[in-house]
Parts: sequence; structure tokens; C-alpha cells
Amino acid sequence: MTKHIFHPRLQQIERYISEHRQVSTSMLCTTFDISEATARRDLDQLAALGSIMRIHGGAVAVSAAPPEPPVLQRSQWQQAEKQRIAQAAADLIDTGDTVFISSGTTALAVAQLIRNRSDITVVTNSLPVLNCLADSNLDVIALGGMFRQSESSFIGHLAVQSLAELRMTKIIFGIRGMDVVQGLTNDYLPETMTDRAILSAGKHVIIVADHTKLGRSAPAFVAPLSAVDILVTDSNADSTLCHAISSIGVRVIQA
Amino acid sequence: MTKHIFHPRLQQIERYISEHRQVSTSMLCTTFDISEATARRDLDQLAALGSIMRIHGGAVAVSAAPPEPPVLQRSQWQQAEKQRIAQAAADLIDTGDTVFISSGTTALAVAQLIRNRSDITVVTNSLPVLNCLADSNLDVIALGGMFRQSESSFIGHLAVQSLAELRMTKIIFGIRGMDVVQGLTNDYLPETMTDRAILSAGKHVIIVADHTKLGRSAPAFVAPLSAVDILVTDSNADSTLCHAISSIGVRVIQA
DNA sequence: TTGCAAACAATCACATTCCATCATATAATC
DNA sequence: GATTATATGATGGAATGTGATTGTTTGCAA
Repeated sequence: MTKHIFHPRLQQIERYISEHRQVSTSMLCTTFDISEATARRDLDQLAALGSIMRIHGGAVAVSAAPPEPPVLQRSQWQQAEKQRIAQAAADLIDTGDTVFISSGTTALAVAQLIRNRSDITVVTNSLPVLNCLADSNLDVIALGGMFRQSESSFIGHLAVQSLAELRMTKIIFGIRGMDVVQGLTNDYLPETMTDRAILSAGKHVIIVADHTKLGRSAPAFVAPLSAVDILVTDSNADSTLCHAISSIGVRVIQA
Repeated sequence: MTKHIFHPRLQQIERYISEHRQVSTSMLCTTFDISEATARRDLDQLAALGSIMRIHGGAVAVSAAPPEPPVLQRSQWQQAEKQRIAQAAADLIDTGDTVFISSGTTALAVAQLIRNRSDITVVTNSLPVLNCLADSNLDVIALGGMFRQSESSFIGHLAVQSLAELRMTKIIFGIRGMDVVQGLTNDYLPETMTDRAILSAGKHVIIVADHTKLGRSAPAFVAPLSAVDILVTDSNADSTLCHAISSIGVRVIQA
């Protein structure tokens, strides 16, 4: 009744699964040259130990990020760039900060990176950000306002009024266009007053914008570049442009 | 919190929804290369686990899902009762109304019933209600405030301040306890001022409460019964109790 | 309201996978 | 060499996952 000296094949299978995240029984048969019955028995043993999880047709690694959906995530690099920008911005957030996070996908990516922290307070007018942080341990404060569907954000005088009651140490803000001459620009005019109120409600304004936003301008003028303290962009940003922005007094971080 | 995910695809879908806040069945078909039938089955499974909320055409993320205590979800009839209560309350809403919808599952059920209308304005401090109505054609206004996780609602002086700017024609309000002597009671004291502000911000207060709430009282007193115009409850409500409530001047509707 | 298109639920059919059982083979023990 | 234990393979019926089909319901617009 002893000898739990496992067949070396079991260890191989376990390692294979932990590397490939998932495996089918038929693949095990060909890979290890065993019958389906044996493959299943092996998987059942490993599952009994808890090292893998058994599913219909094979097994998957336990407690791990599931593989990406099969579909080609359209611009993979853009996702990666966005992640790096978000990480760099998140790194700027310190313990005790009260951070505003705006609407937009890049700002949302920042929210996803800080949802496991518990030492900060987050203020936002973005519904996706609220949902992202709803089950976190953070203190979350929402601005009220009219719901703007296209951006899933809350705007209007209710939002501005709420801002008057709040002081943020840092403001993470996504933007449509950023240009040395045109300043910060967005594409929805009614949002302008809200955006201005946001930008003036805290000490340090941190703009998150990938390189496609730089040098571009959108219809609605929000604020001059002097309102910005830090720009976090990606490494594809035009260096001349970065220099120009930097010379105005904006600290430029290329993630 | 060890939820058994049965198929890695389910996990992928769950994550996809939690990131994108919503998904259509057709999009799932192309993204994961599955048939519509399978997509629907997967969504139904996730919905059964409570991790998402099923809607016509797809599903939306349900952020804070501390699904109500198992006691409450035990039986189908209670869901059916809730649906009937919600329907009766929704029928009270007329074209042009500006309706407040509070937090709580019964009030959320009302929101689900009016998401296809386009002739009303909805004000809410409930995150699930916001998510429910986010892609509707309704005008949606959110109160700001501190996020209260257990109820997925926004409370505090920011919410009260927003209310001062709004006038609702009807207020759909869920409550923990309703008693002739004890009045309306809730179980979270810091929410009391917000609740009172809500109840006094509109003409007609409509309480939605199944019969288990009647005759009960919770720790925090919110308002006397005289603040209520209409009570919508179910047919299991004690008739003596209903009579007593009715004699105070509250119109009682038993759905 | 009425009509139409989309989405749905229910059902069936097919392929795959699983499980229980038995048979065989290999190894260890007496 | 006979016996026992363990591991593997094979087989047939049961269970599962999936896709297609058919009506029904729902949402939306005229």
C-alpha cells in the first residue's frame, strides 16, 4: 500500500499540461503512444491530486489564466502598447493617492491593473471603470451625471458639481487628440465642460494616449497643453513631437 | 470562491464579458467559432452561475454579484412573484415620466422591464440598473457617490447633492422592511440620509416589496409610511396587513 | 396596434468521449 | 512454476457536446 512513485509519464503529462494549458486525450494517445483508456486513467489520477482539472475531451491546467479566444484579436500590438502605457501610468500611483480615472479604453486598462490594490481611492465617471472596480477592495467614488452611451461615461453639470466636492492627487485621463498647438481635444462638445472640470480637480494630470493620438486634433477643444503634467505614450511616438511636448514642460514617458 | 468552470471556453467568455461589459450571441459565434445554439447554452450556464446577466441578444456583465443570500434564491416562485411585482410597477410608469429606480433586486427587475422603452428618463444610484440600461434608448442619469459594495449602489452626500438638482415624477424604491408602526426600514445606517433624500425627491413614491418584507423591520429607520403613495407587493401578502397599510392612505397593489 | 425580422427554446441527430467490464500482459512474490 | 498484483488494451453501451431544424417569442418600427 505504499509506493506513490508515479510513473514518469504522469510527470511528463503534468508538465505538458502546465505548459500548454490544455490537452486532449487523443493528443495524449499519439504523443505518449498510449491507449485512450490509459490516457484517461492518467488524467484521472492527476485530477485526483488536484494538479489539473478534468474536462470533457481532455484536461486543462488548474488555476491559470485561460488561453486567449481563438479569434485574432484585431490589433494585437495595439493591445500590447495599450497595456504598457497603462502599466506605466499605474506605476505612477502611490499609496494613499486619490486617483481620477476617465473614460476610454486606455484609462480602463489602468483600472484593471490597480483593481487588486487596496491603498488608494478611485474617482471615475466611466461605467466600465466602475464595473471593473466594483468587486475590488478600493474605495470607489462615482461622479453622477447624464449617461453618454458612446463612451459609457457620465457627464454634465451633475458631474461637475460632484467634482467640486472632490480633490484628487492624480488624474488619469484619456484623450482623442493631443497637439502642441491645438492642445487637448475631444470629439464630443457637450463633454467639454466636464472634461475641463476633471482636469482642474487635481494636482497632477496624467494623460494616457498612444502615439496615434499625438499630433492629432479632434473637434472639441478641452484644454491647453499647459494643463498637463505627464504624458504616458508608447515607444512608437514621434520623437520630434515628444520633444516639442516635453519642451512645454510636460514630462513625457514612453512605455 | 472556487467556482467550478466546466469548460475553458466558458472561462474565456466570462472574461470577455467582464472586459467588454456586454456581448452579443452572434459575436460569440464568430469570436469563438461556435454555433448560436452553443453560444446560448454557454451564456445560460454562466447566467446560472450568476457571473453574467442574460439579455435578449446576448449578455451583459453583472458587476458586483454577491447574489442574494441562498435563502432568497431558493425557489422559482419567488422569482415569479418578483417578476409580477416588477411588471405591475412598470405598468405604473407613463410616457414622459422621470423615474427613479433604487438598488435591490426587485427594483432591478423593473429596470429590465423598461429597458426597451424610449419615452422616459431614468435616474438611479444602482450600478446593476445602470448596466441594465446602458445600451437602451432611455435617458439615463446616475447619482454620484461612494460605492457601497454589498448593494452595488452609490450613497453619501454626493448622491444627496445630485438629488437636489433633480425632480422625479415617480420613485421606484426597494426596501428591507415595511411595517405600519416601524415605517420603512433598511439595514445599513449610512445609507439612511441618501434614502430619505431619494424618497423626498419626487411626487409619487412606489415601494416594491414582496410579502416577506411586510410587517418586518430592519435596523435603520428611513421614513414613516406616510411617505409612501403606492405599495406593490405579491398576492401572498397578509390581507390584514394590507388593509392596515391601505387605511393609512397607501394604495396597495397585489400583483 | 400590426407586421416583420431577429432571437429564442425545444427537439432531434450525429459524432465524440466516457465509463464499466473484461481480457491480456508484465512483474513481483511465494 | 504457480499465484497474485498491477498496468495496459480492447469493447460495447451510456453520456456528453455540438449543430441543425422547427416553431414560438420578442423587439422594433411603421
